[in-house]
Amino acid sequence: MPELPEVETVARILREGSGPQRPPLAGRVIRQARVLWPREVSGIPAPAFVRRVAGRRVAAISRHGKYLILELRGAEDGGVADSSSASPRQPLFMLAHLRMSGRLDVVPEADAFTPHARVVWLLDDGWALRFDDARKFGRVYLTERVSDVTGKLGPDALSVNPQEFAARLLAKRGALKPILLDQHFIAGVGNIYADESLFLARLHPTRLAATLTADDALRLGEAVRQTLLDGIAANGASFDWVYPGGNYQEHFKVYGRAGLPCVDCGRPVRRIVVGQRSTHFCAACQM
DNA sequence: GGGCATGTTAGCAC
DNA sequence: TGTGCTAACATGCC
Repeated sequence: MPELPEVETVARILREGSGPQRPPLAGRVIRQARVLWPREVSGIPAPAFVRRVAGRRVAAISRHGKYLILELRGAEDGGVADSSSASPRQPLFMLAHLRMSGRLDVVPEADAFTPHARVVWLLDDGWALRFDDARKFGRVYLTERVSDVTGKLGPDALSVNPQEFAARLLAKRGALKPILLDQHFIAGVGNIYADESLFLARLHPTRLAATLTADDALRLGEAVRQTLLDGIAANGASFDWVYPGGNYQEHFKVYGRAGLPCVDCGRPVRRIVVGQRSTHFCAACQM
């Protein structure tokens, strides 16, 4: 389910909770972690991962691009002491990337071990944090420096302002669609929001960045920002069996609408493949 | 059974 | 160095 608006929605739910069936994760203490699919834990052996998160409290939840960032602190305030680390007060950061089918939910401990549960963190008061991931592409990281994981990414697609976006874009040479999907350019845009942003900006997905005017580039920067904000306002999009959540899919103008009339001109939306990704656009409206 | 899928990355060619 | 293509990762739905 993972593009920036969906990940932002997950971060908000983990911070604030979502009704009595989903209390907040923020502030809770991890009693114990269980790694059910070790390949999902990256950069650290699973036993060390389990040892190092035990007794830590989730102090803050943030996001960069499509990465969720959980700040873990020693739980001196009533939690179990962290006996494995030389300096238990030093914050640790646990990052998660949902890739294609990952989900991260606080659930009752009794419901934690679903068939596709890959990592489960047992919390206080009978709750658990569950990383469920049918396709096993998702990843969980543990590090003392967030930049070890996110250092090569571009600026977060919502933090970058349209002027900065335009300047970066005008320095590129390739086609617009692959540039938007390149997480080293800006972090957070995926296939759906790339197509929707290009439609909003009236720019063709295979248009070369080098042919854009400064005004074109600025318009695309504003379109990306607006599309992501619209997605967040709808709590993200729901993706069939993978992610029931928001309702942004009801607002798609081109994505998944091949053959249907363009909402602006009525001509059929076209689907092509660009950089191995399915790409939807209106040939009359986007140039 | 074939085709498709929201993502990322290594390897390779130019 | 930048760009772009292919394959791979692994599974489930239509």
